[in-house]
Amino acid sequence: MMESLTIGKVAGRIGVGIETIRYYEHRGLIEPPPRSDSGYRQYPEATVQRLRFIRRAKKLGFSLKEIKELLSLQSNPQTTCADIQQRAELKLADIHQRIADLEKMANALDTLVTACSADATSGECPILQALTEDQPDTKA
Amino acid sequence: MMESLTIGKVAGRIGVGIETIRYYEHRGLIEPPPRSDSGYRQYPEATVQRLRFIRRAKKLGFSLKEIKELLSLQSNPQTTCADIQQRAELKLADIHQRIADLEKMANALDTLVTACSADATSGECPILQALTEDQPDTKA
DNA sequence: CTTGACCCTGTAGCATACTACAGGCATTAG
DNA sequence: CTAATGCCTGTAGTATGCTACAGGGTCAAG
Repeated sequence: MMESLTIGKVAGRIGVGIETIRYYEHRGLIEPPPRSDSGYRQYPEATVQRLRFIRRAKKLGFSLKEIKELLSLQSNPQTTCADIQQRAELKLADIHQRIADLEKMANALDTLVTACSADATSGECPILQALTEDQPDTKA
Repeated sequence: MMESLTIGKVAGRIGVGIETIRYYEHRGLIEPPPRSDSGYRQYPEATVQRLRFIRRAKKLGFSLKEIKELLSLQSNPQTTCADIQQRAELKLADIHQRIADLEKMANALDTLVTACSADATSGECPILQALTEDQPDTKA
């Protein structure tokens, strides 16, 4: 009969590959589920919830390692909302930093692209010159 | 005597580890330099220039693979400035996309952080609730 | 009962950019 | 001369998040 949730059904429901689920188990993000007589994983609904949690947290930019921490905070009754908020704020700061770094790159690159006039040969290209010349970097 | 540039001197001048330089050679970003009788790499100044090029391009967000392409474009007299400009524009678009993705994350996370009041227990935390609940994702 | 789809374990590979050994000469400072 | 760096090769490890086998057992449909 096998009415319970096999790994394939769970994977289909969440929208990930079965290897991903096994990988999460291996990484300790989800509990090893009970097994059928033949050794098939039989997932409870709770695991589906947990997997959704993981996927959403990933979309918010958390790494698997961070998500694991989040999950252990979640299951700890001692945890306050402030604890969670703190993690989220750290991650937010991290994302803002990454944005700032990328914007620095974008600005520098944009300047070079703009300086570039189409008909010059590579020897005269301002982009290549900027990359080659001895001028000090703008201390990025 | 060994007045020429050993790998260590080059590394020190550029500010990278010697392993990085050997790695770049392995990846084909720099030419294998001539060797001393004892097998030491002896770098010409041109390699130092090239390494600077590589480092600057990296700061602009180019991958080593892309930098390799840039370098081969550079040494090809057929290359026009427009060719280079095109690469730069593609990279710029790529960076803008990454920024947009991160900003999406930041906005979502910011909403959650703001919703979070400090005194609640983890069971009541809006962040955890948002991650756990069955609500459809905002189709990120 | 057979066939195909599904599941199992364990290992290896992908992409990125290094970094760290191990084991062994070469060079140089004192 | 000796000891401490420095350099050599080649392989393997780090971090991230999967993905892809290989080789084999299990389950459900016809």
